[in-house]
Amino acid sequence: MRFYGKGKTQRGNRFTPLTDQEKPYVDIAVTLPLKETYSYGIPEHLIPLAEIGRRARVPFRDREVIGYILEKKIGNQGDDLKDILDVLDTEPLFSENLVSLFRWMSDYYLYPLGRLIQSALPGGLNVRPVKTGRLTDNGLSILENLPALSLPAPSLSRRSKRPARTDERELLQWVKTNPGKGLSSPLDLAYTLQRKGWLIIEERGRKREIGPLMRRFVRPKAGSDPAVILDQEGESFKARDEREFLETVFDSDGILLESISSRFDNGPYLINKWVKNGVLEKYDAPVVRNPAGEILFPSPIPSKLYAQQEKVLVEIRKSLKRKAFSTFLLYGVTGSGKTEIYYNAVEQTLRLGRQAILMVPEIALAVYMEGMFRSRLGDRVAVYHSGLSAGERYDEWARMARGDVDLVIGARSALFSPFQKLGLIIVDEEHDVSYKQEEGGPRYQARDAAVVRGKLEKAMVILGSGTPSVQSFHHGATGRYQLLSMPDRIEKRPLPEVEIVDMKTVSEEEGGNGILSPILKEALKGNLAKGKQTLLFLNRRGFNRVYLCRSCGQAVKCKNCDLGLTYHFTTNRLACHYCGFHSEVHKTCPSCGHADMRAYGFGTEKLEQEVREALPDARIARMDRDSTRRKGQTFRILKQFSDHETDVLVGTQMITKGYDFPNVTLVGVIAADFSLGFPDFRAGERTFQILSQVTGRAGRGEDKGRVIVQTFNPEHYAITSSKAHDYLMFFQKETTLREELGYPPFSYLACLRLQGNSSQNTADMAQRVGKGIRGVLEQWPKRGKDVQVLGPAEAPLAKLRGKYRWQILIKCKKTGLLHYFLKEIEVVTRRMLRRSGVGLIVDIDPYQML
DNA sequence: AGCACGCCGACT
DNA sequence: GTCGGCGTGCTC
Repeated sequence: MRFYGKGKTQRGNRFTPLTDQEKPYVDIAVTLPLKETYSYGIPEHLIPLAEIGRRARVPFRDREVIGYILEKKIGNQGDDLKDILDVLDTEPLFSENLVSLFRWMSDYYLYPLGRLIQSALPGGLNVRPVKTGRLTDNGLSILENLPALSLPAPSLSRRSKRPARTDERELLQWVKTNPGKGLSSPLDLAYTLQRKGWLIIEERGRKREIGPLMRRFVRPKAGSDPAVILDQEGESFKARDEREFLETVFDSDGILLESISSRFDNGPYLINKWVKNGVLEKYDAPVVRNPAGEILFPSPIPSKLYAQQEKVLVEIRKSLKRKAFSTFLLYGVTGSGKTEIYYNAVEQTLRLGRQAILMVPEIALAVYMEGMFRSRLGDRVAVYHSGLSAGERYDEWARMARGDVDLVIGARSALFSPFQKLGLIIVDEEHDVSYKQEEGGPRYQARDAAVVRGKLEKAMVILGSGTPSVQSFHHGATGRYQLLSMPDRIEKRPLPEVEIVDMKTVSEEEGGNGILSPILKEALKGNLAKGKQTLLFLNRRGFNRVYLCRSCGQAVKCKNCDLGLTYHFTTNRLACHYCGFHSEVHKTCPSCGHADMRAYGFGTEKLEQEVREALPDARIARMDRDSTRRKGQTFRILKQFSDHETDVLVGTQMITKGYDFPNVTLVGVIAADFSLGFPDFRAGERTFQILSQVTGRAGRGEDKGRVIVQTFNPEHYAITSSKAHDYLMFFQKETTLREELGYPPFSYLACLRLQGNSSQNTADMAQRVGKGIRGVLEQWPKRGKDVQVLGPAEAPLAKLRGKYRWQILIKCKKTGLLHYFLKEIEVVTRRMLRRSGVGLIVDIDPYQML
């Protein structure tokens, strides 16, 4: 195995005499999976246009690709270079400071620079070319004469209706019968045929529509008189709400189809009926954004500042004035007034002539914050999140780039806002896992990248949370971040009392498969009788299973990782999803010896059913991903609960977010163990966060709240410390454990995921890659022992969307060393995987290793 | 990614 | 002999 150097292409190491005609040239990141940037000359007429942040069309080998101009230089190498063909934008899409961020991210997250920029910019300006084939006359005659030779039955892929790997004749036939349709990769065969002169491959730009977000509406048709219709029909409406339905539509100047449809039980039927008989009509119209509501229930924010807020603001103001980089961790329990801090910090930033980004973990929160900031700052506020259409995103981006915006509120991608004078980045709910991009594209942690951007822009960064991530609080404790605390709830409302129910002591008959304990059942009844509302939280809706001992409550754990083993149906075995360790199913508990092992599994639906049985008279609703799939359902369920049309709301994570329901006096947590048993070293952290959040939902009104937590692990520190509302206690215990086991923040992780269509092939490649990586490690002079390679192991979700998945985990105490190692093995690994049909995804600082 | 170049086995 | 398989290198 060779020791690979930096791999940088050296330029300018050759002596060339200076000429008096030094020409400008540009460095460009092309939108191909390539690490390096490339330099291009600029034809005379494009010189004024070729500026940093614009896109350019460039020749690349024998192709043409789009790239981003990252640097404009003056030099004399102009003659060696190809020239750019065109500049695509009249305004820059990003500034020089962002180039540094892009470079850092590309390097840190091992993601091709051009692709990274592409994913950071608003979609819609990415025109993806589609390859189509056209038969030549030659090809046509070949097709006629080519015998239906050599091949078995044709195997056109049924799903895509595109040729899969296929024979020449088959491909020609397909092209003939599907003129203008896109060819699927791999294109080897098509290129071979092109070389033979039978086929011509053409590229066609497929423009994605950029325009306002269009939605379907319903309105009375011109000429139909509401009074007449309503009179005529009299009381004879068949459907119960028919009159109300018609009146609603007549009263509006057109109403959103999905909203009226979901408001009435038989909405779709009524709409169709009245459209058919010509009274109503459907039409399309542009909407501002995310129409179905997502309007939450913003509680008014007091303008008066409390002492703890003043204290924090003094620090923040002082730091803002310095206009230098600094990172603050704002630790403030729910209801301590963080939003007001954000507002004041933003205001101060604007007064200093700089701009601000406010990042929030989800769209609903963005909408909430927007309302609040817009009412105070006017229209120099932009929102930026995936709820906007491509066109709206582009518009907002352009406004920011033009300098028409001072504050942007948005999700992850708002991090890339093209501000010129960025002074402040706020990351609200910084512990939220949604800041980590987990699907497709670069897998970056937006909160961490925000700190880097702050550094590059000499801006201030505020990370805010009521339950800070262990990582951030660790940085706070070690002085890397400045820690600001707001320990009190504003109105000094007491935190609710938390009772723990030890489910080990609840017999199976009483506990109904461990779903509802008698105590919780009684509490539910009592609360209903008092006319109060209840939230029941269960963090699961599906198939997962924990394998644990009913006698001592221990989940079976992996020897190497101290993490819960997961029961696998197919193999009937227990496996560790980190290191590949696996064992037979234990008949007896490894820690206490009792033969009382069971796999548990139930979700919100079963819980809902059980609550209905226990409380036959209560109005019960369920909110999880299944019940909110239809648009507007989330809003509807929350609205009904808010209006007290529902007594009990059963749900997953979704119900734990910061909604304010003053009439909720009871919160039940059904199985705190579910999040504990997750095969993830952050299981404890996540459990603590969820419990703290859901606990905060109780007793937000006049009456004191009560929280009942059911668990098989009543003594687990994540549960006891959330019962005590004691973050520090949790943090100390958690960091002690992480340090012992060598997990972040005391080490750095990277996950290499290998996935392919063939089970055997993927497994083989994973083994080979594992060997290869270990080989590299052994060659390492002395630091080899600082890096640990775990796996390859089959991924917990061993097959996902038809792909078989394996993973290799790499662990290292120093981030620099880890990256040095990763870069080295990436080269080796990609080489090994080339053309193997197995893909590689590198995930740095992984969260979900599923 | 996508393409050329170059080195090996099995066929007109 | 050559066609076409795949491992390797390269794209300003």
